[in-house]
Amino acid sequence: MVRTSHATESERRLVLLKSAFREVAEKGFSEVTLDDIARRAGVSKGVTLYYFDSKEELFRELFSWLIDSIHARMREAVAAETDPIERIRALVALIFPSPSKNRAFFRAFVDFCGLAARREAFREVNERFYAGCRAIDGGIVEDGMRKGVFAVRDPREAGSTIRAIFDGLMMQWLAERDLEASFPAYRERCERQILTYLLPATPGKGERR
Amino acid sequence: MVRTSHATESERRLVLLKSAFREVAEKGFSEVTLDDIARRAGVSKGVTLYYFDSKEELFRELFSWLIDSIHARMREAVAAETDPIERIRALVALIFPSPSKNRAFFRAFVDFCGLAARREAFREVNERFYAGCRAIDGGIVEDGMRKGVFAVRDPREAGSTIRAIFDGLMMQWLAERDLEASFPAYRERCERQILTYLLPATPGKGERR
DNA sequence: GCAATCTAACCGACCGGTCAGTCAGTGTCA
DNA sequence: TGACACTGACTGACCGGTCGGTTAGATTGC
Repeated sequence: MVRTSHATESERRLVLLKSAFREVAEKGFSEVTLDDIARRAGVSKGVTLYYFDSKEELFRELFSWLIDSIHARMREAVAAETDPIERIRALVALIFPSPSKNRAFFRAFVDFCGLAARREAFREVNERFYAGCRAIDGGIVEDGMRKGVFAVRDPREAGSTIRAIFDGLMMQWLAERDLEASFPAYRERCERQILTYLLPATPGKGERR
Repeated sequence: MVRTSHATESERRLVLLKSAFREVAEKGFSEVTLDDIARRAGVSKGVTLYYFDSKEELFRELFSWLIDSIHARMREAVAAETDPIERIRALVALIFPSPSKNRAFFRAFVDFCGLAARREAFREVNERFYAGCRAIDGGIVEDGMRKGVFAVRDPREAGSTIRAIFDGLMMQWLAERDLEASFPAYRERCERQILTYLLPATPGKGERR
């Protein structure tokens, strides 16, 4: 291992978290070893446990960090638009950026949900994730309703439905044979499905086909 | 280990699969050991690998079996009703039977999705799962459209949206602090969210609140 | 009717490998 | 020089899969 000068604590932690993210996206929590993470980060295994108390703590911080950053980017994307429909479009574009990024993120996310379903520490982080999403999604819908663009009853429930469509479509996409090829179709469907749900009935809706 | 009389192959396999299901629901694929499964089934570890080539094969068969049985029960529930709205209600009742059953099933399902996102053999089973769901969900919507009850554009896309709402709400539910207490609300929300989406705009829809 | 023989279901000790976490020691910098 | 960053060999626990041995129950021969 090539010895370099000492890094600051926050630098090292970030490098290790990024490395852990790549690894978990590829292999999944229980198939990732501390050696894998350290090797990808260009340090020795000991460093990993010097900065994090345990593998579990490292991953809890990883998911926590991931969630904060996705929340921040969602808020940013939403704030950049004023038109409710464009806000939804921006959100879809953010959540479906590219096949490779989505594969990495969704794999890690599904893994995280599995952990969250069984270990209290992870469940708490997951609860925070959905609480943040509720605020953001619900906010878009509420604003859209105020502007008379969206036609739904309850903005909070509509927010939950939107989030469910995001997550549910992701799971359907992950089951596809060719992720790369089917990606654009899923991204479009996601946008269309959400807007169909939010927008008032247009001429033609209510009729066959 | 208490020696009992020999069982038939299909009996033993079923006992082992059921045992594996309980274990995976509690612990997750990579935390379950062959010993755990054998112990719960009341046999020795050797038996498990006598009937299944490997741990992976056992779980592939488990998920395959689980999926066939959920498909069968979905078709059954749908066939028992003729009214499209009642069919949706029956599906929701089937998918949200009780907190404990849901917890077990969803935990196993999330685990399975994690596996499916990384291992081809599991991905294929997952693809079969969603293909079956598409047929069932799409069929309900198509029938509802024919009967003039549902007002959506594309029955296949609507089927995908319904499935996404099921899966997406399940993930939101799994993040709740108190699964037991929040269960009825989720079940109701699920039914309401799907019917709101499928039914034509009613008086009041399109207006605030 | 029953002993001898056979078959395969079943057992569980064991092996080879893996991995989280430890720690004694080394390098770096102020 | 002391404090801190870092290394990587090591430990002990664990686990998937193997395999030699055991036994229930079926089959055969008389």
